[in-house]
Amino acid sequence: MTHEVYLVDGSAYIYRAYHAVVPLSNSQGLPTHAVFGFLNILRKLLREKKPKYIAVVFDAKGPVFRHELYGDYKANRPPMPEDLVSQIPYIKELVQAMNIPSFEIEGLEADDLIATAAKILGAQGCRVVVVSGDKDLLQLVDEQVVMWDPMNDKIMDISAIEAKYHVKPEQLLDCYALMGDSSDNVPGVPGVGPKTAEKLINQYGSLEAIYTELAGMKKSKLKDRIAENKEMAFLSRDLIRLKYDAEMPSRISAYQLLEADEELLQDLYRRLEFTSMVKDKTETIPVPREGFQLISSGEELQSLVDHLSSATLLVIDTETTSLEVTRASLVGISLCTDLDAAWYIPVGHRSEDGKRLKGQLDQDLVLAALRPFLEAKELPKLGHNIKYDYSVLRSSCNLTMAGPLLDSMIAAYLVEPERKSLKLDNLCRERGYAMTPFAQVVTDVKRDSCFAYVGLEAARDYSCEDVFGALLLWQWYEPILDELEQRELFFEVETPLIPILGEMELAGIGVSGQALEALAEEFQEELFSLEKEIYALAGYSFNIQSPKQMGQLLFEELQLPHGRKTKTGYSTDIKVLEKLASKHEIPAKIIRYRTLAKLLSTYVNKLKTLIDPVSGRVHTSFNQMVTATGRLSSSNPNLQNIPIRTPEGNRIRQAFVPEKGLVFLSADYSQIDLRVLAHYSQDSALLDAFRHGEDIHARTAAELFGVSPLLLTAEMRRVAKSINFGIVYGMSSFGLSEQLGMSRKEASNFIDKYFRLYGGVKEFMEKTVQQARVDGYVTTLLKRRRMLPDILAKNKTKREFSERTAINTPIQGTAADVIKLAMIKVVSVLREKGLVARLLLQIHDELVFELPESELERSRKVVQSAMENALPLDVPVVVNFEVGTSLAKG
DNA sequence: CTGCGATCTTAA
DNA sequence: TCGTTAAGATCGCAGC
Repeated sequence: MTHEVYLVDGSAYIYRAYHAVVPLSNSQGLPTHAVFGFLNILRKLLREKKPKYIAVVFDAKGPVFRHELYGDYKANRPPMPEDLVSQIPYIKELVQAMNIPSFEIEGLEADDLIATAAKILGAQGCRVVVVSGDKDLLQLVDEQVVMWDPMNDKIMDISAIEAKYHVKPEQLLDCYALMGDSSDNVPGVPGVGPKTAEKLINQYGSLEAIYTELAGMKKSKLKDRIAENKEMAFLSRDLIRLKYDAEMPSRISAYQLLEADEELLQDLYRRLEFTSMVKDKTETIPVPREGFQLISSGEELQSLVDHLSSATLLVIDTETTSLEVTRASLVGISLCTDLDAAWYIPVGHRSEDGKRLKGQLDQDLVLAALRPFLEAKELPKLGHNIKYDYSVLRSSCNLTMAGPLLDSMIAAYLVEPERKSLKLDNLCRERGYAMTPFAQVVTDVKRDSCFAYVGLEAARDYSCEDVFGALLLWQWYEPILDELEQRELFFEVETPLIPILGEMELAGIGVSGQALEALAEEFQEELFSLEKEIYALAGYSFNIQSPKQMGQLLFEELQLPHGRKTKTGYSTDIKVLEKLASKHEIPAKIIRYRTLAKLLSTYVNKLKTLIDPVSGRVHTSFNQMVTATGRLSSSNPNLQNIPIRTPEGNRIRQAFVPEKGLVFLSADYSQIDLRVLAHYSQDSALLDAFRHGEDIHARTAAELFGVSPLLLTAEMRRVAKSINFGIVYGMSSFGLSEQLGMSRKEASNFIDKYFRLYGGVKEFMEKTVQQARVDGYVTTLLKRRRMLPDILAKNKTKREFSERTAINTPIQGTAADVIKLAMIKVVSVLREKGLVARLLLQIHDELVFELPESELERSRKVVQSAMENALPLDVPVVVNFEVGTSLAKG
């Protein structure tokens, strides 16, 4: 069996890595990009070629024999840059930690070591792969030796060389001797380049032959040059010729790749701050399965019930046929009360042919046994993303879980909101437990990856792991909630919200498919004619939805003045198009086209597909663990960004309709962000304005412009409104000038004036940022936390972004806290009073209910009181109402 | 064909 | 280089 040996030209790749990778350094200022690039090349090699035998070789430090041969050898090379010199030791350390044999021999270059090893090993019958991009090394290629450059993934063997250079590999050396090599300052014959060298060698065969037959060559400038530079040609050859007598080991075992020293390697990665390479070093073990039990008989179920009677916490996880609640039916339930034991109760497992598997109890029987526990108001339930389990049991089992619904996923979100994944398996892995991947259990792709077709034992092991994991995480996070003073936030805000969101999602909201259909036709028709008009005006057709093609038309074909540029070309956003609208007919039409296309695809058409055919309603998902500030988000569809500002948008709102005999009641907070700001800043002018129930934008305008409120113009109010909003976002004078279309100076004057009037606000902003610098995070009134890792960054953009976030998050996040509390209070009081109003939507500062008109006044009072008193601030909290038979405004 | 970043637009 | 937080459509490129 022939061995394959890889010989890596280390020194060459150090340079290539240095130049190919953008400068990078760790927090200590140590440059690291060459190490990073080098590491990537090695990793690519190991990953793609999986070599068993390999060596990395480096140039010797001092002068080499070639310098003695020729004083000017490499004399044109600038010295190695300082920020590369400092990286060399780390590269050597890296190779060592990876346990790759490496060689460096005094007086010789890497090429010579490769040449020697290649010849020795080739002679033993090994297949040698020279890993390099340096053409000098091509002279080594023969039957046993090829060259491979991982950067462009080209393999150079004999035929590849002949195809490219039109000479045999063994003739390459003589070619190079004639050409010289400017990068190594090897002279060659002046005037001879690759093409001439190739021609000469093909004609004569070798360097020697050229000179012996020189006399017969016909007279030419070339002939003179060759004759004059005979010495240089042979010297050049000696310089380029590789040495084959380096002291390289001949035994193949000396080139064996051993297992990497992970500890050294990880330590190095940490020092260099290659975070993407740093592995979580915690060892993981499988979750112990000894305590996992299947419940398949009445006796077993009874003994489980007996056990549950003394439980103080019930951990639950449901297995179903779908991730979508509306389509999910129950397959099994797992339960536990501590980490020692867990039970899985299968109820809906099927065999391949669709038959019900034996060994399962009847679903109704199981639910009847569990119902007392699940409905018990004083017994807390815990799950990882328990809203899903709540909704499944509610919608497909007619069972409403009660009692505190605790959620380990939410606990993790509150404690570590910066985490990107809150998935059970990821969190558990960090605590030392490896969970079985879902895909490993549900393997039958044909069966739509449905859990119902998983065998009972496998299902037990998988599902019991989930309740085990949820409890493990809860035990981990619960004490941290106390440390962060988030107990109230968790128990009084986030977890009581869970069933409320579940109910809102299940309720959905009525949408008229007919209305949408009519809108779709109308929009589509106008889009067609706009399209025609635009093509006619342009003189050719193109994709209007492509900013690239549009940019080409507007700024190249039509030569219209372009505004701002983006990374990929000209900006064609609304601002740019509006500026151009006065200069040409096309931009205005494009604006109209875009507006309609957006409404049609994102809202009209999308909503049509999401209407549940049974109920005629759409069911959004309210996500509780997405945003950085504590707001909810809505998806599938997003019902928090239904258009409202334009007449067309309002027509989409008209398609949202209440059930027959009911009406919508919408309640929105008036200026909640600014009221929160007043509370936080205690600014006397702001407090005063709100306490006197004034129109805050008008009041700001009156003071800013120094006129009586009676003389205010709409324009003045608009400016003040922009500033008020901008303050909440931590904006700059530039941002304001953009927004208001005024000069930066003017904008800056307004801001200065604003801060003179509202000194407390300025103070609040400065204090907040300063505190963030000390703590590295900011919090809301209810101690919701947001980490700000970049608050002290050297990079100005990053740092300033963090500073704005530091100002905005307590305001936006506290407003989110307020409305969440309000939702909990509203729902509870409505129920108490026997009112049937259903909460359907939350749109950040607005709640939408559906209710019978007969209960309108009583319900409105309940809503108002709950919302206004949800979280008392130092200013009044005001709510405005609208009633209607659609979501349309006005 | 799929995934992903960039651009653009919708909302509060 | 410039005002926060989201979701989502579409384009166009890179990789399989």
